[in-house]
Amino acid sequence: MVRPPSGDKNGLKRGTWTPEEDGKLIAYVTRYGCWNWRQLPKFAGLSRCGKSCRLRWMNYLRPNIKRGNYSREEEETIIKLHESLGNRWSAIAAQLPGRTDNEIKNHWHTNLKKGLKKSSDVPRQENNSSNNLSQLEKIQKRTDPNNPLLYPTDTSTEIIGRLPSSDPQPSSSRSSSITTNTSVEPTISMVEDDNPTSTEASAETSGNFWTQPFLTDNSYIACDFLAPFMGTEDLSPVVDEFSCPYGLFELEKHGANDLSVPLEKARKGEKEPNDPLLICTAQIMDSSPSSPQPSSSELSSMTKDSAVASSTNMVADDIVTSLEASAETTGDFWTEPFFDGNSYITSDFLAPFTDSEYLSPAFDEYLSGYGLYGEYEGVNMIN
DNA sequence: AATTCTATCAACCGCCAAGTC
DNA sequence: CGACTTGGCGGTTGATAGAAT
Repeated sequence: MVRPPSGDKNGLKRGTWTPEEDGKLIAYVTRYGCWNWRQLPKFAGLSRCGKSCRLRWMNYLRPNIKRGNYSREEEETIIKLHESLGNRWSAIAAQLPGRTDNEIKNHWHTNLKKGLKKSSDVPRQENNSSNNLSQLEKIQKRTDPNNPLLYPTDTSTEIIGRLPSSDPQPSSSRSSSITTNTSVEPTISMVEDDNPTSTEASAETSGNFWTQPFLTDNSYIACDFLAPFMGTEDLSPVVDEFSCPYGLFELEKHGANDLSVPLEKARKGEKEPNDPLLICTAQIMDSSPSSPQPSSSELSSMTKDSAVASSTNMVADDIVTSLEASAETTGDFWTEPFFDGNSYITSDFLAPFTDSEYLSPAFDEYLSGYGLYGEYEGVNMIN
């Protein structure tokens, strides 16, 4: 089912992604964003081509991806859209939040197409809803989310790689107490979609990695998830920013601060060896070329304009206001110092960047031009 | 128990469009 | 305007788990 690592091509690794590689990619993209897929593997410390990184992120690692367990509504939508759109999988995927074109394509070829073919092969057979329903039920039975073989309950293992889990599951008592106490409330109320679908709701209760609230005793998930922010940044606005897309807010209130302890233990080798992902993550963070920055020569070749230009390429046009354009023309935008009391400068200073891009190398370079390094917290506060 | 067949899906490949130089 | 780069898309492959023989 999974391709093993195959031969190198031009010195680039191919085949199945390892947990270490996933960790590096997650750590880098969540911190710096995907500012250039081709360059990204170099800075992320990956021996992969940019295309492979992009694919891995888009189809597997990025937040809010639903896996398996297609609802009846989703399958009906796919069938309906395929009738009108044909094999335009990305267009179909656009109508199904959380589903990737690749996964929909696979699901179509492996499940839905056969079902449709069968029903068209037997035209006399009543093509009514109950018939379709049984087909769908058959499919859903095959993709039973409770089937541990198909969908391990520890979905973090799947997201991060496919390490044989040593069972660092959240205890059921803990889970139930968490899900029934108030700590869940802000998470649910603050996620982008205020009306999560039944599938999402079920994913939450079934322990979906991306929607599950932090559990203090779930060091396996949490430490890895927080790996890019270990240390003092745990409680910074950056972590909030990082956690927002995952539906996770106000981490400090849910014990996120406790998480540095087990990771620190793993770093020191104090953690039991039966927690492979935790140790692996510690290694990734320690060996930290996982997030290397451009070299000084590379930085010097990257002018402020080009850095910002590359960033603005990623920004929606409507964000660039006439005010900014005017500021750019006059030059004030680039030369004014960056200080707390100057709200015009601060908002416009930050305007070329979206929230996620505050963590990009381009933004680091942008700040460094003003002698500002690692001022994310300050930037966020001022902004 | 061993072998063969089938289903699954992550990953790769080649092509294309848009943007940049 | 053409060459080049980059991101995105759809078709296809191939290893493996599980089912069937």
